[in-house]
Amino acid sequence: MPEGHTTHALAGRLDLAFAGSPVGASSPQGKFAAGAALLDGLTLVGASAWGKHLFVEFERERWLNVHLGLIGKFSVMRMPDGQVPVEGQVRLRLRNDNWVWDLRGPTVCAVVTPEKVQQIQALLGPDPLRQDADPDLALRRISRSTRPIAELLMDQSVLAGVGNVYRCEVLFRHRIDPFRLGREIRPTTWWAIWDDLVALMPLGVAFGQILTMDDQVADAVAEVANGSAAAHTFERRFYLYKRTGEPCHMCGSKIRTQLIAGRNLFWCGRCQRRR
DNA sequence: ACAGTATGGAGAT
DNA sequence: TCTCCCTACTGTG
Repeated sequence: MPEGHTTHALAGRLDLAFAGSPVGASSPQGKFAAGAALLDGLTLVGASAWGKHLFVEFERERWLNVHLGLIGKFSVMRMPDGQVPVEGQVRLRLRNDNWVWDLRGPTVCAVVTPEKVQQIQALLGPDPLRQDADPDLALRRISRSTRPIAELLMDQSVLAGVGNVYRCEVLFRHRIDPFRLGREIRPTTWWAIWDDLVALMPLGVAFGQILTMDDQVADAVAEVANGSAAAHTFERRFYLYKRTGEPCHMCGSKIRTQLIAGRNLFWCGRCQRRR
């Protein structure tokens, strides 16, 4: 389930599991053997995320950069002494006395220099989950663009961390026509989208799942306020995502779908007319 | 059991 | 624009 909420949650958990002490690194699959050897035994300084990119800093200015892509996944096991048999294609295994983290199927897994980290981050747009994010940067790109807003929201150089689910759902939440061009989007509309993502995505991090429907969002917010987050899973449902042909939550007309740049866009042609 | 699909994006062509 | 990554879940038989 890799949109930005996933990488941010992973960064936090990596810190808790490994930061401050040496980490064993290996590549059972062999494909990352050279990279793992560069990290093996080094102390992990800290982990962070920018959009869907995960950055893990080790000693000696060595950074691990992971991008899960569509099918990549970390399986996290709390196991003493790393006594976990390798199953399937494990690109990278990180371990210490308490934890085994197996990475499978990532799009990117590389050891990079601090300069390269800067370079990658410089190509990413603002991330609603980062304190240092500057949404003006995204607005400038959007308001100059002749590409549809649905496409811009998925462009990681415009806005980092949003994927197909948040994209579809946030456009619906604000009744925005997904085909409206960037330059037709009113600044106030962009601020509404941004503020909404800033509110929604931390819930995704806290609960480990994307929450966009108002009733669930309200419950999640209340639970966070109570300090009782994360022990709870919500029923997996959305306004639009993967609900082609079903009646729209608001107006009852059929939810539509269309392939845009290789990805399925879901929207309500009747509710979403704003710009 | 088996086929189809996907909450991305890199690299080849 | 196509293929790969090669997991995990869903729907069909």
